[in-house]
Amino acid sequence: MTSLSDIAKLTGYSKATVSRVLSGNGYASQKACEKILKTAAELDYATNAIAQELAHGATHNIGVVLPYIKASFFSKILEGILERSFETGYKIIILPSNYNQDLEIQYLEKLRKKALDAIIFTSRQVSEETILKYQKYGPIVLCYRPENSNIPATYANRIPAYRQAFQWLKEQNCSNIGFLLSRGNSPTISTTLQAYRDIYKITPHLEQIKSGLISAEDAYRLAPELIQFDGIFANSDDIAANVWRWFDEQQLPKPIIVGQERLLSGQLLKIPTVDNHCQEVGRMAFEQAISKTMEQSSIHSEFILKR
Amino acid sequence: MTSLSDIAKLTGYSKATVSRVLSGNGYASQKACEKILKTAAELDYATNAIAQELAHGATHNIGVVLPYIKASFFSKILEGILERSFETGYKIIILPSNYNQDLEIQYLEKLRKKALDAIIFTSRQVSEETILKYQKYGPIVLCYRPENSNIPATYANRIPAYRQAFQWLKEQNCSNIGFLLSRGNSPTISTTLQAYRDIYKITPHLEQIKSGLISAEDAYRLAPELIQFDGIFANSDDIAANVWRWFDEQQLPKPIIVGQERLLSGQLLKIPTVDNHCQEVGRMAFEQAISKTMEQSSIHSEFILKR
DNA sequence: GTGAAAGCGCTAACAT
DNA sequence: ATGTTAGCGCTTTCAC
Repeated sequence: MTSLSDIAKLTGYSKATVSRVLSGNGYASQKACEKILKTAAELDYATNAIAQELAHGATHNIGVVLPYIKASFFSKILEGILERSFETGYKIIILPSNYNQDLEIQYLEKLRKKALDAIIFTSRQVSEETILKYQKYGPIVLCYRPENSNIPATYANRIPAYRQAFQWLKEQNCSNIGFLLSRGNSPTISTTLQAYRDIYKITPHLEQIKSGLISAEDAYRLAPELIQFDGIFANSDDIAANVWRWFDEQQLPKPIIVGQERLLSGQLLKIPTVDNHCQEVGRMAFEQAISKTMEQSSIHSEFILKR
Repeated sequence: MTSLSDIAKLTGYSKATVSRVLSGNGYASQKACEKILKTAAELDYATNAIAQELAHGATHNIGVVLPYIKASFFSKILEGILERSFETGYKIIILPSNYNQDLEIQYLEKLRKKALDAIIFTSRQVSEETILKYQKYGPIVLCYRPENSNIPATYANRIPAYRQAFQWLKEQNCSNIGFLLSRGNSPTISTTLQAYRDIYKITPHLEQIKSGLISAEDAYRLAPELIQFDGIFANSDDIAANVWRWFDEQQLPKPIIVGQERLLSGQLLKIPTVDNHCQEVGRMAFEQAISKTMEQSSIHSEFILKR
């Protein structure tokens, strides 16, 4: 509980001098330094981080909104963010959103209240208009491509790799492909269908699209509905693996499956995958958050056939 | 940038009254409320979280020290912590330690500087003496069993499940078992060897113990050294799975493998596992962090043979 | 080289 | 019901 002014009193110097010595900014005589440092040590003095933040007007806190931590996509982005935050001395605060819009707004409010210096959305439910409205309170960075070009973002450019994947599926003579997605309204869905159309030259039926696949268990539960397909394009290797597992347990002939994110599960089953390099996305998103640039940059995804 | 005193000036009320209205604590007339709320809205006023924290002397920040996020053990604990923090309104700050002692001390310093209300160690390199020394600055909770009973902790009681696992391995006629661990000095190591001795009635050789297994890749790299064993007791399903993968690729006869943490990888390969219920450990650890109790509690691990 | 003092923005005990 | 006032603990400008 000893504060800077305690030290000022005890040493006879002013708070200003003590502050200079303790923070290392500004001049102080050799003698002053010694005396102040000595008594600070004696009193087990520790600077109060909150007071410092208040005086500076910044927390060095960066919030990261994650719908789920379990999902590989998000945890990989988080890894990238942590890597850079660690090197730069920022603190990362996890903000679980559960895809809940109200919650996301609460988190934006934290930015407004200056509890956060910046905020990174790995996914979002709030509208872009809302984001734009909150921009004046601090940097808001997205991890997928926004419609609006005035929102800073880093995202995976998935189209080329997705096309390669579909090209390969086509070469395997898959004619009826099922798409496994996390959210019906996810921004990835249009990308996926776009790439599919580019290769297959047809628009997929609505029945081909299955959404709500977040945890591995979801995949296992949904698997029975996938018998009709001869090809599956999944949103992650873990999802893909659990579909595989169901077919395996039922001893049914398996469709050809493509996963994403290059995970262990896919490697074990030798499932082709699309690596969206999420860690790099996370790193870049972090840089944008602290540099306050309004740029949008993309990372190329990669189709990996042989594992 | 508009502050509480701006509103006080504009409405003609004092800062105190404004504070009462805005924070909802204390009395204020209907009229005062309306006027203050109205001008607050007009000015887009937002309370400053830092100032509030300073006045209260607490941040509601809880730090979680994790050597690695990728490792399932730690991420599962984190999930449990997040679940409870979310429900209680605390903010979770991720503190990556990389098993680095100096770093861990830096994090303890954050507790000392009041940047953190409490800190949870999912693993640690710092000595228990150091922990004890820092206890006066705030709650420090461990996620494994400490030697010292004055340190709050929640940990997995692994012995019974480990014994079951070794019993089973023995029944499978495994006579030369390899132990795969993350750290040579991990607290789990003695638990493991203890359970082994209980069942096999012999002390394992040093060559049976392999450490440094953290990422799945580590396991794959180390696998060639494991040919000598007819049984493997791994520190996670992911590690176990990658050992399996190497043997599979080499088309070598596989040892009998037991994993841990009940992960997808182990499920796919139908490897028996020990579920240490890490999520529950995380939940409990969090409760201890905020309740400031000095208790130590344990969660029973579970051996799962059929997957 | 050092200090006085204002400021950061909010809270809470106390008085009215 | 409302205001006064003294904190919370540090930073920083501007004199001396």
